[in-house]
Amino acid sequence: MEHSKLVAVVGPTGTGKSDLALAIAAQIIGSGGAAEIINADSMQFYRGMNIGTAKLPIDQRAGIPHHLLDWLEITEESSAANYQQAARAKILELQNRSVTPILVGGSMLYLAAVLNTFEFPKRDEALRAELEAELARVGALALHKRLAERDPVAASRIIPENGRRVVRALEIIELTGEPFAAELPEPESWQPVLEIGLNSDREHLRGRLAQRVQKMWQQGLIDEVRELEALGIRQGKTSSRAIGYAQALSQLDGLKTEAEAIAETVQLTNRYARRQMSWFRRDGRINWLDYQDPGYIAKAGSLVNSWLNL
RNA sequence: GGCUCUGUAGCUCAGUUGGUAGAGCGAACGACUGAAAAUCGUUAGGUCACCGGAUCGAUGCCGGUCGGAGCCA
Repeated sequence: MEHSKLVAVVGPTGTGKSDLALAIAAQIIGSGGAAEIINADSMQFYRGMNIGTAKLPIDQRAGIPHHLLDWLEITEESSAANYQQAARAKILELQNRSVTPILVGGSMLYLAAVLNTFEFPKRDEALRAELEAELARVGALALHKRLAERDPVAASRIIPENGRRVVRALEIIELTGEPFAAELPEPESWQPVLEIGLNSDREHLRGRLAQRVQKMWQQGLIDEVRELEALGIRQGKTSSRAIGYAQALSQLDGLKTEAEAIAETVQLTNRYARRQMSWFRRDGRINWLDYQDPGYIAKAGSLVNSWLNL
């Protein structure tokens, strides 16, 4: 069991997490162990979304099994609770075979759902739809007022303008009849985990992300999106909002020029990286490495070595 | 060359009948419990092109300089 302790590679987009995970896996295998990779990128779940999600092509996976990639159809809705179940089951399965699971990705909530001990409160589709319709009708402030009557503490922790969170809070209170904490608890590990974070200075990352987006268009993102259109990406609640895909769709609709679509995608990607960091910074378990540091792979290697006692 | 318009936050632009200025976007920071590549909040940025004049006081009025746009020749 010692040799199959959980490892996670996290950080903002475009920092090279997939490659680092591969290097870590190679090192574990080289030391006589076994390692497999589990995806924690919510958009790489989707079959057919490849170029725009920077999904590692099969021939670049060095023969190492990758799990939870391509496990959803474009029209399916993804959810952190489903992922929590699937990913934890996979982790336990690998550990039973004495394989080190390496969780890799940047989807903050999904990572937290797996790594930390928390249970999602119940959900009810019909009730949710009703509340969302009401949100559209009366606005976030009015709904927040109602939340304040039902659960003043939760209301005080949710900004009134944030309709999305207000709706979910009302849904939970309605369903459970209990107050809702509406506050993230101090992270408590579900399992012992070595978290390695990959990042660098933002200025540098911005340049890298701009290049990466350019490349996605050169590699044929538009064609990929055209194919996904036939499979129903426009109906996908989650998939159709993916950064780059939404912009490619509006380029196809003639609402944006290619240059505009690219520029907007770059901007949104940068903003995404910023938000990812604001989430990751509060996770004190993360060992941060700088991808500009020539020795970062070796450093990751020695972290893993001592973690697994190799 | 003449006439007209124009120069305000990183960008696009409001505005002040003269009392040193705002918005959207961007940026930085933050929140985050079943859509999270989502949904939101906060903050920082401006000798209001430059020089001079009248005024208690100018970004605003007058004169000039420099830049941009259009029309006429």
